[in-house]
Amino acid sequence: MHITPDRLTDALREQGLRITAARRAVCAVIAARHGQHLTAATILEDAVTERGATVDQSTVYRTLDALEESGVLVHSHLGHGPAVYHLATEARHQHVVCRRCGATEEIEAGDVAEWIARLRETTGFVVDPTHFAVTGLCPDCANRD
Amino acid sequence: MHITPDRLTDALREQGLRITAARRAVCAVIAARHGQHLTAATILEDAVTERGATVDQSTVYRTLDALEESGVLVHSHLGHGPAVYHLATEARHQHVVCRRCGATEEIEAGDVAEWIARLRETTGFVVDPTHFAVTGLCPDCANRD
DNA sequence: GTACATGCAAACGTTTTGCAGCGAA
DNA sequence: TTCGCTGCAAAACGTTTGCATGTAC
Repeated sequence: MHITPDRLTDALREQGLRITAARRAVCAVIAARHGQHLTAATILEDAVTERGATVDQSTVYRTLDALEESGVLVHSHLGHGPAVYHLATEARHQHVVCRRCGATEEIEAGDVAEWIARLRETTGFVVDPTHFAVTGLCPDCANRD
Repeated sequence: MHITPDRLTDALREQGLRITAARRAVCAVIAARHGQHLTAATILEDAVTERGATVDQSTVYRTLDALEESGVLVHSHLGHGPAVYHLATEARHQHVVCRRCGATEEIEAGDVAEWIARLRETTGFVVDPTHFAVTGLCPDCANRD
């Protein structure tokens, strides 16, 4: 389940993009933190403080866009805060967020597959349920009512 | 399926809140446009241009918050734009939005009920699937691939 | 050498907040 | 009379954009 920074920079190269110090730093952070919920701000901070890179937030966003375009990266929205980025290989999960305490659970996208299939039949919509989280109450908060 | 402005102002009164010209205007707009997807900006504009009220955006937001607190109003997020507000009585639908062309479909929340029930069993999460839209491709855009 | 990518700064769109004065109860 | 509500202005937030400079190829 590991990924190397090179895998990411290669994805950019395959798009005909240039490999710069800033892009290398962003890719390195993403590879190092694979499996985590990364925000653009986190990636920027890591690149600057942990890798001593000189990167601007605009460059981070542009690089993240490029990686998404390559198909190796994906982002989703957990709520009202910033978007979170994951490797596409880890994107098979659906986020459920507690609206009261903010707890986040990851559930297998497979659980939703049936609903998606039915939706496709009845409406023709082909749905990606992982892009936006689903809100609700976590077990603790639900029992507190 | 009609609602009167008074029903809304009453909800505010029951919370011990004062009924002001601004709040009356906001409630009137919401009642008049029931069934539609209202953004804070639309409500503000309607209140000002169609009802000649002097209302500020901050007051609109504060009033919408109060109405949500009363339980008569609800908002959801269709995508990256502004939140949309509906009467709580109309909140039983799930939004599906096309990520390519922006088309929005409303589907019955009942279709998702099975998934919600299973989610509750397996994780304990009690989910409100209507707060965030689900993104995907509409039939037209899906066929264009 | 020539695109393309960068840092910087400023703008964006939506929502929130601080504050002095007004007005519903 | 009191305290809640208001308009105004400014800030907050995450994100995007315009532009002159820099650099990978």
